[in-house]
Amino acid sequence: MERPFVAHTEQAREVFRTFLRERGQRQTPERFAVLEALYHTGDHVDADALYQHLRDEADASVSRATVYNTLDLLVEAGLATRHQFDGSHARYERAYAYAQHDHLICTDCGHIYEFCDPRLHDTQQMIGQILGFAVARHSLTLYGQCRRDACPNRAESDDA
Amino acid sequence: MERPFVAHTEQAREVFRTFLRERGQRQTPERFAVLEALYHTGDHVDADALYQHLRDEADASVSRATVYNTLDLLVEAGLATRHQFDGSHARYERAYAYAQHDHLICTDCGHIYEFCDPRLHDTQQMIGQILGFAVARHSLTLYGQCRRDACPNRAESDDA
DNA sequence: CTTCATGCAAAAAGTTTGCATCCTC
DNA sequence: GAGGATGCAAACTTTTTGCATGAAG
Repeated sequence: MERPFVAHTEQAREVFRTFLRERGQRQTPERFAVLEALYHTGDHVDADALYQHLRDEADASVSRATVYNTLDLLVEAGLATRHQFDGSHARYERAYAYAQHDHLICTDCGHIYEFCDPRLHDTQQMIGQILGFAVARHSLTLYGQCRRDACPNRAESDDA
Repeated sequence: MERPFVAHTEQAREVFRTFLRERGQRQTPERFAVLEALYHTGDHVDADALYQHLRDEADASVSRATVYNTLDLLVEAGLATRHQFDGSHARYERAYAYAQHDHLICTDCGHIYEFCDPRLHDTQQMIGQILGFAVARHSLTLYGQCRRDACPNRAESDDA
């Protein structure tokens, strides 16, 4: 049922190893534990969720400071993506071997869906041309109401 | 040089009046002062900037709590838009009579540009159809490097 | 054994909340 | 006059920082 991401964890670890070595930074068990935790949770998690996971479910004990520190490294290494959806705090998502995609969030239940529209790439290029920009990346999030039965506020909406 | 937004302030005030009246909420001078401050600053400002402006430049003395409270009301009234660009905190922008647009931010100098691509509406609709969503709004931000002479990091980029 | 990373706790930054006072309706 | 709104400060949440200890190279 789940996407097979286990294999990618192995490769991500390798990438991280190389990344750290090249930058002359240390390969500590804590850093790999954070990487593992992120790749294990195939979701959009915040730093605290990872901290909790590491603290409770994994045997690794990593401080919050280290979680934040390592997440920054992972983002720099291209192994994680940082999102800041509307009103909330930072959330992270594994990035190795996962194609660039965007998000669709239900304003009722908070559920996050992913999608990909190739036309966005055109938009990105075109706007860059027009405004004289070297556009490196984009962040698109759609907000709306999903139609899941499980969605808490589902019934309330008038389906006009 | 500036866009003529003064006239819109008048109309926004009227909309706010009606909004408050209909909701049985009070029309206090503080609330209108915040509206005025937001519409006066034709930019993407945070709550604190508005607070400072009200405190120093305007004669109105409004507490931070009231600024936050009123900004929420303005967003609900459709008179303001709240943004949460990448790493930073909430920023607000006046919304009355300003067409839906998106943002392009220079990762070097932080400058915010605006643009509009009608194809986004199609994307929004299409993805909504596919995923069974009633998409209400979207948030798109492009990140890249601008080519302004004033951009601090301008020279460093290799123009490959 | 040197130096960088960790952990802890305190600080910082942004936002929310509780309560007495004030002012709109 | 009654009840919502304000201001102040304290609480809260998320993230950063400083410093002593600990471990990777």
